[in-house]
Amino acid sequence: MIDIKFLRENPDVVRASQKGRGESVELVDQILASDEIKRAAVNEFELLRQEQNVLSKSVGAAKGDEKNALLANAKELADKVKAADTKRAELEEQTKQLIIQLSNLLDTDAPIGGEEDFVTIEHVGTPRDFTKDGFEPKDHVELGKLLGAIDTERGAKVAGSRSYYLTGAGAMLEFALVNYAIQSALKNGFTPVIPPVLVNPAAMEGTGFLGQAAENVYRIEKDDVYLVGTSEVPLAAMHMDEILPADKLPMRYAGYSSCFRREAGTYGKDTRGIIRVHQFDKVEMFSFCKPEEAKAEHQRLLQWEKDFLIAMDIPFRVIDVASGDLGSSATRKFDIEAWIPTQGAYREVTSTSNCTEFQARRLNIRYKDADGTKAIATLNGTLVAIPRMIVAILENHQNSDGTVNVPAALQPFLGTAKLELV
RNA sequence: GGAGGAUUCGCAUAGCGGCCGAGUGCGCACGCUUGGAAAGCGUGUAUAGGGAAACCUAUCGAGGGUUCAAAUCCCUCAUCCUCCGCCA
Repeated sequence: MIDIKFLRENPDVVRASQKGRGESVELVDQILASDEIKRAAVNEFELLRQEQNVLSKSVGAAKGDEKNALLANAKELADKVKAADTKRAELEEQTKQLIIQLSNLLDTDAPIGGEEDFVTIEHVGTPRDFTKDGFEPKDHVELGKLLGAIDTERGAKVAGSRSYYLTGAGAMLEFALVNYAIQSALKNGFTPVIPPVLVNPAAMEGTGFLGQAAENVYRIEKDDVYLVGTSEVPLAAMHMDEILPADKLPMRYAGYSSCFRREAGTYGKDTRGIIRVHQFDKVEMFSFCKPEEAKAEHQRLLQWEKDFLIAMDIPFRVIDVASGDLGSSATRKFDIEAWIPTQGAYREVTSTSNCTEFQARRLNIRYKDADGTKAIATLNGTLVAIPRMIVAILENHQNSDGTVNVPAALQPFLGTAKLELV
């Protein structure tokens, strides 16, 4: 949620931001208009209420005829107050519904444009030359079968499309990746968290996943709860309606959870393998920090993501995601894309967003220092999303016979330097 | 799933129609006292909106209702605790 005061004072900045995202500019003017009549209604209500409070007090003190006379007045006034209150509530709700549609302000450094207009910031590592190695790389589905690591056929049989089993080496890879991730996160000052994945509407709404993103969310209608698509949701909502002490900031959480995504509208995409699935596990980094620290924290999250890929010895590039492709909460977003040999392309494996105070304002999370209470900033970043990381590891580190070399960093957790055929 | 109890200012509580935005204790902050500290004493100590300020308005789990007036009465919901049942 955008700060309404900021919007009143800087409507042009907000208009420019909406334009950059390819979203409604008129919305800004609708909000300003609605806000103005709302404020008038609030004022009217408050004046009437004040009058009523005074009158009520005098009723209490009065006796006999005097009291009866005052009561007649008070009754009439009570009706007026009620009417004014109803009007005020309606206008407040209307204004809120409009404001909530507004996306976060773009970072002025974010590239403008659509999905294709990202800016590549850097390349790290060099894609392996399989021709030089003398063999044609197998894709992760084939490798997964040879290693007894991934079973998409039975996944489909039991749970439908985009479902899979991780078995044997596949399951062990997940445990190793998670353990390595949590160990790194601990070193970087994160508190490890296993959050609820079934959350209430307030948590989902507050984190901004019931807007445009709603159709990708699983809902359990009978109990009015949602399955989260990322632990960002329970991690952000963890401090909903709280005021955090400034000296505890930044507060960093590393959440490990299953993530559920309907993947509506992606029918043609990535139908093979486990790049795009309905359920996967992920270790997510989440930070609460002072707004003035947010940019630097964003860079730190990005660095930790890069460190992970480097430790996995996987070539990747970092892209600065363009305005039209940002989530509504993000002011700026960096994706890390790993090289996938059989696709001859870089594919997103992690992503980090700076949500500044936008998400915190919706969730009513603030911090307090000597100067008072202020909105806090929130940021999130993927440390490791298991299936995509498994894809990257298998494909990049495969040998001609289908065995796979384990990155040195994972070896202690996996207990082997090589995944063998079954 | 059934029965009962609870939810008030950081914590613990008081309040059960107007004197209550709300008392007390603890905690915390500042000051006095002290050689220093403890104790003691004094002052202050929620959030949001409006206003230059004085101050006004809202909030006593959430929402609705009764009333001139609700922390206080009624209804619905949520959460927590205790007991019973059921299950791992």
